[in-house]
Amino acid sequence: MKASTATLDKARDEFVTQWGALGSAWGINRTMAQIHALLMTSPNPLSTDEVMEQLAASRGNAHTNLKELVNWGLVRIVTRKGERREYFEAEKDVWKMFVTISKERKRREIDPALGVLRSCADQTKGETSPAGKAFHTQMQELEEFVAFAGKVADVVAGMKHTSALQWAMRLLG
Amino acid sequence: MKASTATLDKARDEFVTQWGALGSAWGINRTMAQIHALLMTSPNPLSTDEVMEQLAASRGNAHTNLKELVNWGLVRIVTRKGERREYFEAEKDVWKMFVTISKERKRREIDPALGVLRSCADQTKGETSPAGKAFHTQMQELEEFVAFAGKVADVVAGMKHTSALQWAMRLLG
DNA sequence: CTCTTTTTTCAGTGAAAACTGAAAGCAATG
DNA sequence: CATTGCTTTCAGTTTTCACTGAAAAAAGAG
Repeated sequence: MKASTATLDKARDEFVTQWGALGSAWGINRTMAQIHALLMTSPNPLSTDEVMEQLAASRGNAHTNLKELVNWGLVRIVTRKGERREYFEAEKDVWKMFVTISKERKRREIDPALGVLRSCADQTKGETSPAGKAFHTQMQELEEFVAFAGKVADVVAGMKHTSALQWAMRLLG
Repeated sequence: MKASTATLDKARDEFVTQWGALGSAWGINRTMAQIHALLMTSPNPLSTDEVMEQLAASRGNAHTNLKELVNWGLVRIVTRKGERREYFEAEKDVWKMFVTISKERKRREIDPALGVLRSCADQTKGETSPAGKAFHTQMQELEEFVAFAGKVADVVAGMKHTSALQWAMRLLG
């Protein structure tokens, strides 16, 4: 691997580190966010060992988080012919990334929340006391809103890059 | 406090517990999410001691998270005249909640991310190697997207409940 | 100023999550 | 079927974060 300029290395390092920190603020573990940042800015796919080396992480840690990123659909495995080793490559198109994350968060967060709210609304359908009615209404309103958020996620997920941008321009222009 | 129906208590309990669990999946600590759920479904403002009792939490824990919710703008302090003690009351309007959360997450997550991306893009403005250019472009694209997300948050924050719903209907109808 | 009630802070503890490193598993190769 | 090269798993450890409880600070009340 040829030596890159010091500035580039420094910037990339900053990106990886800070992205990791930001990831923690979301509910994402630091290593996973760092690996993602690393792959997003890598000119070529990286092997587990290269990731381990660049982040000074253990094999187990690198492996688990790489596979988790693959599960999320943000990273894919590529193999070079005649080579046994797996390499990992991140989706670099920002809009595609966004769509993938939206889908996944919907599945993991919105759908379960809807379940809870439906169940709570359901259980209190028959309440007659003011408190009971208020609770029921509150659950319904939350359910309605969360369902709406889910629909937005679906619509977004169906958008192609170009149309999405046009839509955005109309919204904000 | 008068005895409520068992069904209502059960439903409310489920809501508080599950909301706490869901909160963890977001980057929100369990107690904070639970207190929020508790206050959202409470007919009247609650004191620190009442929160402590209902969630079996320590004073420090209850206190810290109540104040954190106040910081977020999701909960306000109310005082009864002639009483020294503070009571806490959650915003119950779902749309207002959403607007508050959007604003706050923008400030805490989008703005810092923008900072990182700008810095990284800036540092690599002058890169001439293919790798350097690719990195710079990647940072720019991310920055553009995150800035867009911020604008969306601003627009949403400015919407009134009614117009927001109309907008939503047009989007999904 | 002293007593009482409530809020706030914080050092110490505990639980949960992330991480390590080594062993086990698997697939290709001769 | 033994060997090599890589992947996967997991028991044990470290790190991080939430939480406790008690002490200190603040805010009335007399």
